[in-house]
Amino acid sequence: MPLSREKIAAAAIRLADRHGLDGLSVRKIAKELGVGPMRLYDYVLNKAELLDLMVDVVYARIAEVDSHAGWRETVLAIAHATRQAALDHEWFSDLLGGRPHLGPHALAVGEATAAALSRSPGVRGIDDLQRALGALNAFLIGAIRREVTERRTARSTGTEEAAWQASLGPYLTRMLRTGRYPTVARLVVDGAHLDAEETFSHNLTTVLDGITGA
Amino acid sequence: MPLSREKIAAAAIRLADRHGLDGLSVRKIAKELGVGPMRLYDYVLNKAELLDLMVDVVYARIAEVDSHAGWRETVLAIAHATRQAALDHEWFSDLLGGRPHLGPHALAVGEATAAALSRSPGVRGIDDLQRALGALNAFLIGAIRREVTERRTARSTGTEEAAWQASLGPYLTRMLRTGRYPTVARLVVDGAHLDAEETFSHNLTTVLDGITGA
DNA sequence: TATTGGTGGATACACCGTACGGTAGCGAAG
DNA sequence: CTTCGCTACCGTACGGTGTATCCACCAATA
Repeated sequence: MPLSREKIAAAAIRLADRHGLDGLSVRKIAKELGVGPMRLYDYVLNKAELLDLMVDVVYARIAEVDSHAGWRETVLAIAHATRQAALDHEWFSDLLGGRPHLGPHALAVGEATAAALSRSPGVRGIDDLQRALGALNAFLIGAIRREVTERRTARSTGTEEAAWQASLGPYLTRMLRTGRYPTVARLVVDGAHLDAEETFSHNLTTVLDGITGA
Repeated sequence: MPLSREKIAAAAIRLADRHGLDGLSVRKIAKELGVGPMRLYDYVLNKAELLDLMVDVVYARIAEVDSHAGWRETVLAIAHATRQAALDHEWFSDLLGGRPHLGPHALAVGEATAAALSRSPGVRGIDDLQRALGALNAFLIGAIRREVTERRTARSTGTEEAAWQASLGPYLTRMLRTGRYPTVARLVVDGAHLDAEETFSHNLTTVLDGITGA
Protein backbone atom coordinates (compact mmCIF):
# COMPACT_ATOMS: atom_id res chain seq x y z
CA MET A 1 0.00 0.00 0.00
CA PRO A 2 1.69 3.06 -1.34
CA LEU A 3 0.90 5.92 1.04
CA SER A 4 -1.54 8.69 0.31
CA ARG A 5 -2.78 12.00 1.59
CA GLU A 6 -5.63 10.23 3.36
CA LYS A 7 -3.33 7.86 5.21
CA ILE A 8 -1.01 10.66 6.19
CA ALA A 9 -3.91 12.72 7.51
CA ALA A 10 -5.30 9.74 9.41
CA ALA A 11 -1.96 9.02 11.06
CA ALA A 12 -1.50 12.68 11.92
CA ILE A 13 -4.96 12.79 13.48
CA ARG A 14 -4.23 9.71 15.57
CA LEU A 15 -1.07 11.30 16.92
CA ALA A 16 -2.67 14.69 17.50
CA ASP A 17 -5.53 13.06 19.38
CA ARG A 18 -3.06 11.38 21.67
CA HIS A 19 -0.40 14.03 22.17
CA GLY A 20 -1.88 17.31 21.02
CA LEU A 21 -0.74 19.66 18.29
CA ASP A 22 2.50 20.44 20.09
CA GLY A 23 3.37 16.78 20.19
CA LEU A 24 2.77 16.45 16.47
CA SER A 25 5.77 16.52 14.15
CA VAL A 26 6.43 15.46 10.62
CA ARG A 27 9.03 13.04 11.87
CA LYS A 28 6.62 11.32 14.24
CA ILE A 29 3.94 11.00 11.60
CA ALA A 30 6.49 9.44 9.29
CA LYS A 31 7.59 7.03 11.97
CA GLU A 32 3.96 6.09 12.62
CA LEU A 33 3.69 5.27 8.93
CA GLY A 34 6.99 3.46 8.82
CA VAL A 35 8.61 5.74 6.26
CA GLY A 36 11.26 8.42 6.19
CA PRO A 37 10.22 11.93 7.16
CA MET A 38 10.74 13.33 3.69
CA ARG A 39 8.26 10.94 2.11
CA LEU A 40 5.41 13.09 3.37
CA TYR A 41 6.57 15.98 1.25
CA ASP A 42 5.81 13.96 -1.86
CA TYR A 43 2.14 14.29 -0.93
CA VAL A 44 1.99 17.55 0.96
CA LEU A 45 3.49 20.95 0.27
CA ASN A 46 4.37 21.75 3.86
CA LYS A 47 3.18 21.20 7.39
CA ALA A 48 0.54 23.91 7.14
CA GLU A 49 -1.12 22.07 4.28
CA LEU A 50 -0.98 18.91 6.34
CA LEU A 51 -2.88 20.66 9.11
CA ASP A 52 -5.44 21.88 6.59
CA LEU A 53 -5.83 18.28 5.51
CA MET A 54 -6.48 17.14 9.06
CA VAL A 55 -8.99 19.93 9.57
CA ASP A 56 -10.91 18.97 6.47
CA VAL A 57 -11.13 15.36 7.58
CA VAL A 58 -12.85 16.57 10.73
CA TYR A 59 -15.17 18.76 8.66
CA ALA A 60 -16.06 15.68 6.68
CA ARG A 61 -17.46 14.11 9.81
CA ILE A 62 -19.30 17.31 10.69
CA ALA A 63 -20.81 17.39 7.22
CA GLU A 64 -22.37 13.99 7.83
CA VAL A 65 -25.15 15.42 9.99
CA ASP A 66 -28.55 14.90 8.50
CA SER A 67 -30.11 18.02 7.11
CA HIS A 68 -33.42 18.88 8.69
CA ALA A 69 -36.46 20.55 7.27
CA GLY A 70 -36.29 23.61 9.46
CA TRP A 71 -33.38 26.01 9.08
CA ARG A 72 -33.00 26.25 12.84
CA GLU A 73 -32.75 22.52 13.39
CA THR A 74 -30.13 22.36 10.68
CA VAL A 75 -28.02 25.10 12.24
CA LEU A 76 -28.34 23.53 15.67
CA ALA A 77 -27.29 20.14 14.32
CA ILE A 78 -24.23 21.58 12.60
CA ALA A 79 -23.25 23.58 15.66
CA HIS A 80 -23.53 20.61 17.97
CA ALA A 81 -21.66 18.39 15.54
CA THR A 82 -18.87 20.94 15.36
CA ARG A 83 -18.68 21.14 19.13
CA GLN A 84 -18.66 17.38 19.43
CA ALA A 85 -15.91 17.11 16.81
CA ALA A 86 -13.81 19.57 18.76
CA LEU A 87 -14.33 17.59 21.94
CA ASP A 88 -13.28 14.42 20.13
CA HIS A 89 -10.25 16.15 18.58
CA GLU A 90 -9.19 18.90 20.90
CA TRP A 91 -6.45 20.08 18.54
CA PHE A 92 -9.24 21.04 16.16
CA SER A 93 -10.17 23.91 18.46
CA ASP A 94 -6.60 25.18 18.29
CA LEU A 95 -6.95 25.56 14.55
CA LEU A 96 -10.47 26.99 14.71
CA GLY A 97 -10.53 30.50 13.35
CA GLY A 98 -6.79 30.45 12.90
CA ARG A 99 -6.71 30.17 9.16
CA PRO A 100 -9.47 30.10 6.55
CA HIS A 101 -10.97 26.64 6.23
CA LEU A 102 -11.28 26.09 2.51
CA GLY A 103 -11.21 22.33 2.14
CA PRO A 104 -14.07 20.73 0.24
CA HIS A 105 -15.80 19.43 3.35
CA ALA A 106 -15.30 22.69 5.22
CA LEU A 107 -16.90 24.46 2.29
CA ALA A 108 -19.74 21.96 2.37
CA VAL A 109 -20.39 22.70 6.03
CA GLY A 110 -20.19 26.43 5.31
CA GLU A 111 -22.61 26.03 2.46
CA ALA A 112 -25.09 24.09 4.57
CA THR A 113 -24.87 26.66 7.34
CA ALA A 114 -25.22 29.62 5.00
CA ALA A 115 -28.10 28.02 3.13
CA ALA A 116 -29.93 27.32 6.37
CA LEU A 117 -29.32 30.80 7.74
CA SER A 118 -30.50 32.41 4.52
CA ARG A 119 -33.87 30.78 5.13
CA SER A 120 -34.16 32.35 8.55
CA PRO A 121 -36.88 34.98 8.92
CA GLY A 122 -34.57 37.72 10.21
CA VAL A 123 -32.10 37.39 7.33
CA ARG A 124 -33.25 39.33 4.29
CA GLY A 125 -30.45 40.31 1.92
CA ILE A 126 -26.96 39.05 1.34
CA ASP A 127 -25.56 41.59 3.77
CA ASP A 128 -27.80 40.23 6.49
CA LEU A 129 -26.63 36.76 5.65
CA GLN A 130 -22.98 37.72 5.81
CA ARG A 131 -23.47 39.34 9.18
CA ALA A 132 -25.51 36.48 10.55
CA LEU A 133 -22.98 33.92 9.40
CA GLY A 134 -20.22 36.02 10.94
CA ALA A 135 -21.99 36.24 14.27
CA LEU A 136 -22.79 32.55 14.38
CA ASN A 137 -19.31 31.46 13.40
CA ALA A 138 -17.73 33.89 15.82
CA PHE A 139 -19.78 32.44 18.65
CA LEU A 140 -19.01 28.90 17.57
CA ILE A 141 -15.28 29.49 17.39
CA GLY A 142 -15.10 31.31 20.69
CA ALA A 143 -17.41 29.03 22.62
CA ILE A 144 -15.66 25.87 21.48
CA ARG A 145 -12.24 27.30 22.08
CA ARG A 146 -13.20 28.40 25.57
CA GLU A 147 -14.73 25.08 26.46
CA VAL A 148 -11.73 23.11 25.28
CA THR A 149 -9.20 25.24 27.13
CA GLU A 150 -11.32 25.04 30.26
CA ARG A 151 -11.45 21.29 29.95
CA ARG A 152 -7.72 21.16 29.45
CA THR A 153 -6.87 23.23 32.50
CA ALA A 154 -9.40 21.28 34.51
CA ARG A 155 -7.71 18.07 33.45
CA SER A 156 -4.20 19.36 34.08
CA THR A 157 -5.02 20.63 37.54
CA GLY A 158 -7.17 17.60 38.14
CA THR A 159 -10.18 19.59 39.31
CA GLU A 160 -9.34 17.91 42.57
CA GLU A 161 -9.06 20.50 45.24
CA ALA A 162 -5.61 19.28 46.19
CA ALA A 163 -4.00 19.58 42.78
CA TRP A 164 -5.89 22.76 42.06
CA GLN A 165 -4.69 24.41 45.22
CA ALA A 166 -1.20 23.29 44.41
CA SER A 167 -0.95 24.64 40.87
CA LEU A 168 -3.01 27.69 40.01
CA GLY A 169 -4.46 27.83 43.47
CA PRO A 170 -1.82 29.80 45.34
CA TYR A 171 -1.56 32.50 42.74
CA LEU A 172 -5.24 32.75 41.93
CA THR A 173 -6.58 32.57 45.45
CA ARG A 174 -4.06 35.20 46.44
CA MET A 175 -5.24 37.36 43.59
CA LEU A 176 -8.89 36.89 44.40
CA ARG A 177 -8.27 37.51 48.07
CA THR A 178 -7.01 41.00 47.29
CA GLY A 179 -10.63 42.01 46.94
CA ARG A 180 -9.98 43.71 43.64
CA TYR A 181 -11.99 41.17 41.68
CA PRO A 182 -15.12 40.54 43.72
CA THR A 183 -17.35 39.54 40.83
CA VAL A 184 -14.79 37.18 39.36
CA ALA A 185 -14.24 35.70 42.79
CA ARG A 186 -17.93 35.10 43.19
CA LEU A 187 -18.00 33.42 39.79
CA VAL A 188 -15.10 31.17 40.66
CA VAL A 189 -16.41 29.99 44.00
CA ASP A 190 -20.12 29.82 43.22
CA GLY A 191 -20.38 29.15 39.55
CA ALA A 192 -18.61 25.93 38.70
CA HIS A 193 -21.58 23.65 38.56
CA LEU A 194 -23.07 24.54 35.20
CA ASP A 195 -23.21 21.80 32.61
CA ALA A 196 -21.05 22.64 29.61
CA GLU A 197 -23.38 21.30 26.95
CA GLU A 198 -26.37 22.98 28.51
CA THR A 199 -24.52 26.29 28.59
CA PHE A 200 -23.52 25.87 24.96
CA SER A 201 -27.08 25.15 23.90
CA HIS A 202 -28.46 28.01 25.91
CA ASN A 203 -26.02 30.56 24.53
CA LEU A 204 -26.43 29.21 21.02
CA THR A 205 -30.17 29.75 21.07
CA THR A 206 -29.56 33.18 22.52
CA VAL A 207 -27.31 34.09 19.61
CA LEU A 208 -29.70 32.55 17.12
CA ASP A 209 -32.59 34.49 18.58
CA GLY A 210 -30.53 37.64 18.29
CA ILE A 211 -29.73 36.95 14.65
CA THR A 212 -33.26 36.20 13.61
CA GLY A 213 -34.55 39.16 15.56
CA ALA A 214 -36.81 37.01 17.69
CA MET B 1 19.77 48.77 33.96
CA PRO B 2 19.52 45.16 34.87
CA LEU B 3 16.73 43.61 32.80
CA SER B 4 13.27 42.86 34.09
CA ARG B 5 10.08 41.05 33.20
CA GLU B 6 8.65 44.29 31.88
CA LYS B 7 11.55 44.92 29.54
CA ILE B 8 11.52 41.36 28.32
CA ALA B 9 7.81 41.55 27.62
CA ALA B 10 8.20 44.88 25.84
CA ALA B 11 10.96 43.56 23.60
CA ALA B 12 8.98 40.42 22.86
CA ILE B 13 5.95 42.49 21.93
CA ARG B 14 8.01 44.65 19.60
CA LEU B 15 9.28 41.58 17.80
CA ALA B 16 5.90 39.86 17.68
CA ASP B 17 4.32 43.01 16.24
CA ARG B 18 6.88 43.01 13.47
CA HIS B 19 7.26 39.33 12.65
CA GLY B 20 4.33 37.53 14.23
CA LEU B 21 4.29 34.80 16.83
CA ASP B 22 6.05 32.35 14.55
CA GLY B 23 8.92 34.76 14.11
CA LEU B 24 9.30 35.11 17.85
CA SER B 25 12.00 33.13 19.58
CA VAL B 26 13.78 33.35 22.89
CA ARG B 27 17.05 33.84 21.09
CA LYS B 28 15.78 36.79 19.10
CA ILE B 29 14.32 38.47 22.15
CA ALA B 30 17.63 38.05 23.91
CA LYS B 31 19.49 39.50 20.96
CA GLU B 32 17.09 42.45 20.90
CA LEU B 33 17.98 43.03 24.55
CA GLY B 34 21.68 42.49 24.01
CA VAL B 35 22.00 39.53 26.39
CA GLY B 36 22.47 35.81 26.17
CA PRO B 37 19.39 33.69 25.54
CA MET B 38 19.57 31.99 28.91
CA ARG B 39 19.34 35.26 30.84
CA LEU B 40 15.62 35.39 30.14
CA TYR B 41 15.09 32.24 32.16
CA ASP B 42 16.19 34.11 35.26
CA TYR B 43 12.99 36.12 34.97
CA VAL B 44 10.61 33.71 33.29
CA LEU B 45 9.86 30.06 33.88
CA ASN B 46 9.46 29.12 30.22
CA LYS B 47 8.26 30.51 26.93
CA ALA B 48 4.62 29.93 27.78
CA GLU B 49 4.93 32.20 30.79
CA LEU B 50 6.58 34.77 28.58
CA LEU B 51 3.57 34.70 26.28
CA ASP B 52 1.28 35.10 29.27
CA LEU B 53 3.32 38.14 30.20
CA MET B 54 2.88 39.67 26.78
CA VAL B 55 -0.83 38.98 26.86
CA ASP B 56 -1.21 40.72 30.20
CA VAL B 57 0.59 43.80 28.94
CA VAL B 58 -2.02 44.07 26.22
CA TYR B 59 -4.79 43.59 28.77
CA ALA B 60 -3.28 46.46 30.71
CA ARG B 61 -3.97 48.76 27.78
CA ILE B 62 -7.48 47.37 27.43
CA ALA B 63 -8.11 47.99 31.11
CA GLU B 64 -7.37 51.67 30.61
CA VAL B 65 -10.77 52.34 29.05
CA ASP B 66 -12.85 54.72 31.09
CA SER B 67 -15.71 53.10 32.90
CA HIS B 68 -19.08 54.49 31.96
CA ALA B 69 -22.20 54.92 34.00
CA GLY B 70 -24.29 52.51 31.98
CA TRP B 71 -23.41 48.83 31.96
CA ARG B 72 -23.92 48.65 28.22
CA GLU B 73 -21.57 51.49 27.43
CA THR B 74 -18.95 49.87 29.62
CA VAL B 75 -19.23 46.53 27.87
CA LEU B 76 -19.13 48.19 24.47
CA ALA B 77 -16.04 50.15 25.42
CA ILE B 78 -14.22 47.06 26.65
CA ALA B 79 -15.19 45.06 23.59
CA HIS B 80 -14.02 47.73 21.20
CA ALA B 81 -10.81 48.23 23.13
CA THR B 82 -10.15 44.50 22.96
CA ARG B 83 -10.77 44.47 19.24
CA GLN B 84 -8.53 47.46 18.74
CA ALA B 85 -5.78 45.87 20.80
CA ALA B 86 -5.95 42.75 18.66
CA LEU B 87 -5.72 44.85 15.50
CA ASP B 88 -2.67 46.62 16.93
CA HIS B 89 -1.09 43.33 18.01
CA GLU B 90 -2.32 40.63 15.70
CA TRP B 91 -0.47 37.91 17.61
CA PHE B 92 -2.83 38.68 20.48
CA SER B 93 -5.67 37.10 18.55
CA ASP B 94 -3.62 33.92 18.16
CA LEU B 95 -3.49 33.60 21.93
CA LEU B 96 -7.11 34.60 22.47
CA GLY B 97 -9.03 31.77 24.03
CA GLY B 98 -6.02 29.52 23.80
CA ARG B 99 -5.14 29.45 27.44
CA PRO B 100 -6.80 31.02 30.48
CA HIS B 101 -5.84 34.65 30.88
CA LEU B 102 -5.13 35.03 34.56
CA GLY B 103 -2.74 37.96 34.69
CA PRO B 104 -3.68 40.85 36.98
CA HIS B 105 -4.76 43.11 34.14
CA ALA B 106 -6.66 40.34 32.40
CA LEU B 107 -8.48 39.71 35.66
CA ALA B 108 -9.20 43.42 35.95
CA VAL B 109 -10.78 43.44 32.51
CA GLY B 110 -12.74 40.32 33.38
CA GLU B 111 -13.90 41.92 36.59
CA ALA B 112 -15.02 45.09 34.84
CA THR B 113 -16.88 43.08 32.22
CA ALA B 114 -18.54 40.80 34.74
CA ALA B 115 -19.49 43.69 37.00
CA ALA B 116 -21.06 45.56 34.10
CA LEU B 117 -22.92 42.50 32.85
CA SER B 118 -24.23 41.75 36.30
CA ARG B 119 -25.99 45.10 36.21
CA SER B 120 -27.74 44.25 32.98
CA PRO B 121 -31.51 43.79 33.23
CA GLY B 122 -31.58 40.31 31.72
CA VAL B 123 -28.98 38.92 34.11
CA ARG B 124 -30.50 37.87 37.39
CA GLY B 125 -28.52 35.28 39.32
CA ILE B 126 -24.94 34.14 39.20
CA ASP B 127 -25.82 31.41 36.72
CA ASP B 128 -27.21 34.00 34.34
CA LEU B 129 -24.05 36.01 34.79
CA GLN B 130 -21.83 33.06 34.04
CA ARG B 131 -23.76 32.25 30.91
CA ALA B 132 -23.87 35.86 29.74
CA LEU B 133 -20.15 36.29 30.29
CA GLY B 134 -19.52 33.08 28.42
CA ALA B 135 -21.61 34.14 25.46
CA LEU B 136 -20.03 37.58 25.30
CA ASN B 137 -16.49 36.29 25.57
CA ALA B 138 -17.15 33.55 23.05
CA PHE B 139 -18.36 36.11 20.56
CA LEU B 140 -15.43 38.40 21.28
CA ILE B 141 -12.85 35.67 20.83
CA GLY B 142 -14.37 34.31 17.66
CA ALA B 143 -15.13 37.64 16.04
CA ILE B 144 -11.68 39.03 16.67
CA ARG B 145 -9.98 35.87 15.56
CA ARG B 146 -11.99 35.78 12.39
CA GLU B 147 -11.34 39.40 11.58
CA VAL B 148 -7.61 39.09 12.09
CA THR B 149 -7.25 36.00 9.96
CA GLU B 150 -9.34 37.60 7.25
CA ARG B 151 -7.14 40.64 7.37
CA ARG B 152 -4.05 38.47 7.17
CA THR B 153 -5.20 36.51 4.16
CA ALA B 154 -6.37 39.71 2.51
CA ARG B 155 -2.92 41.18 3.05
CA SER B 156 -1.12 38.09 1.83
CA THR B 157 -3.19 37.79 -1.31
CA GLY B 158 -3.21 41.53 -1.75
CA THR B 159 -6.96 41.84 -2.20
CA GLU B 160 -5.99 42.90 -5.66
CA GLU B 161 -7.80 40.81 -8.15
CA ALA B 162 -4.56 39.80 -9.82
CA ALA B 163 -2.81 38.43 -6.76
CA TRP B 164 -6.03 36.92 -5.47
CA GLN B 165 -6.66 35.05 -8.65
CA ALA B 166 -3.08 33.86 -8.59
CA SER B 167 -3.00 32.46 -5.06
CA LEU B 168 -6.23 31.10 -3.63
CA GLY B 169 -8.06 31.96 -6.80
CA PRO B 170 -7.44 28.92 -8.96
CA TYR B 171 -8.42 26.43 -6.28
CA LEU B 172 -11.29 28.41 -4.84
CA THR B 173 -12.84 29.55 -8.07
CA ARG B 174 -12.61 26.00 -9.33
CA MET B 175 -14.35 24.83 -6.19
CA LEU B 176 -17.06 27.43 -6.39
CA ARG B 177 -17.60 26.77 -10.07
CA THR B 178 -18.55 23.19 -9.29
CA GLY B 179 -21.93 24.54 -8.26
CA ARG B 180 -21.87 22.62 -5.02
CA TYR B 181 -21.57 25.74 -2.91
CA PRO B 182 -23.98 28.26 -4.41
CA THR B 183 -24.62 30.25 -1.24
CA VAL B 184 -20.94 30.49 -0.41
CA ALA B 185 -20.23 31.53 -3.97
CA ARG B 186 -22.81 34.27 -3.74
CA LEU B 187 -21.25 35.45 -0.49
CA VAL B 188 -17.78 35.54 -1.99
CA VAL B 189 -18.68 37.45 -5.12
CA ASP B 190 -21.35 39.77 -3.73
CA GLY B 191 -20.50 40.27 -0.10
CA ALA B 192 -17.02 41.71 0.21
CA HIS B 193 -17.91 45.31 0.75
CA LEU B 194 -19.02 45.32 4.37
CA ASP B 195 -17.04 47.47 6.80
CA ALA B 196 -15.34 45.32 9.42
CA GLU B 197 -15.88 47.64 12.37
CA GLU B 198 -19.49 48.19 11.46
CA THR B 199 -20.06 44.46 11.25
CA PHE B 200 -18.39 43.95 14.60
CA SER B 201 -20.54 46.61 16.23
CA HIS B 202 -23.69 45.28 14.65
CA ASN B 203 -23.10 41.71 15.75
CA LEU B 204 -21.99 42.83 19.19
CA THR B 205 -25.24 44.65 19.81
CA THR B 206 -27.08 41.63 18.49
CA VAL B 207 -25.37 39.38 21.01
CA LEU B 208 -25.87 41.91 23.79
CA ASP B 209 -29.55 42.19 22.95
CA GLY B 210 -29.80 38.43 23.06
CA ILE B 211 -28.14 38.30 26.47
CA THR B 212 -30.27 40.96 28.06
CA GLY B 213 -33.38 39.50 26.52
CA ALA B 214 -34.20 42.73 24.72
C1' DT C 1 44.09 35.60 52.09
C1' DA C 2 40.75 32.01 51.49
C1' DT C 3 36.02 30.96 50.86
C1' DT C 4 31.59 31.56 49.58
C1' DG C 5 27.46 32.75 46.98
C1' DG C 6 25.33 34.64 43.36
C1' DT C 7 25.33 36.57 38.58
C1' DG C 8 26.11 36.39 33.48
C1' DG C 9 27.80 33.62 29.63
C1' DA C 10 28.77 29.79 26.71
C1' DT C 11 28.14 25.27 25.42
C1' DA C 12 25.37 21.31 24.54
C1' DC C 13 21.25 18.35 23.78
C1' DA C 14 17.30 16.84 21.62
C1' DC C 15 14.20 18.09 18.42
C1' DC C 16 12.05 20.68 14.71
C1' DG C 17 10.73 21.75 9.43
C1' DT C 18 12.45 20.97 5.15
C1' DA C 19 16.09 21.53 0.95
C1' DC C 20 18.59 18.55 -1.71
C1' DG C 21 21.06 14.69 -4.04
C1' DG C 22 20.79 10.09 -5.12
C1' DT C 23 18.90 5.53 -6.67
C1' DA C 24 15.94 1.68 -8.08
C1' DG C 25 12.19 0.26 -10.86
C1' DC C 26 9.53 0.57 -15.17
C1' DG C 27 6.99 1.64 -19.48
C1' DA C 28 8.02 3.57 -23.92
C1' DA C 29 10.98 4.66 -27.77
C1' DG C 30 14.85 3.53 -30.73
C1' DC D 1 17.62 -5.66 -26.42
C1' DT D 2 18.98 -1.41 -25.12
C1' DT D 3 18.34 3.08 -23.54
C1' DC D 4 15.90 6.84 -22.16
C1' DG D 5 13.02 9.57 -19.14
C1' DC D 6 9.98 9.47 -15.25
C1' DT D 7 8.16 8.46 -11.10
C1' DA D 8 8.52 6.76 -6.21
C1' DC D 9 11.33 6.12 -2.67
C1' DC D 10 15.41 7.17 0.53
C1' DG D 11 19.02 9.34 3.62
C1' DT D 12 21.65 13.04 4.87
C1' DA D 13 22.33 17.74 6.18
C1' DC D 14 21.30 22.65 7.46
C1' DG D 15 19.71 26.14 10.15
C1' DG D 16 16.66 26.93 13.61
C1' DT D 17 14.07 26.02 18.24
C1' DG D 18 13.46 25.68 23.73
C1' DT D 19 16.02 24.83 27.53
C1' DA D 20 19.48 22.09 31.05
C1' DT D 21 23.86 22.36 32.63
C1' DC D 22 28.37 23.72 33.56
C1' DC D 23 31.77 27.45 34.22
C1' DA D 24 34.11 31.64 34.96
C1' DC D 25 33.88 35.64 37.28
C1' DC D 26 33.48 38.97 41.15
C1' DA D 27 31.80 41.08 45.62
C1' DA D 28 31.29 40.26 50.24
C1' DT D 29 32.42 37.71 54.28
C1' DA D 30 35.35 34.94 57.60
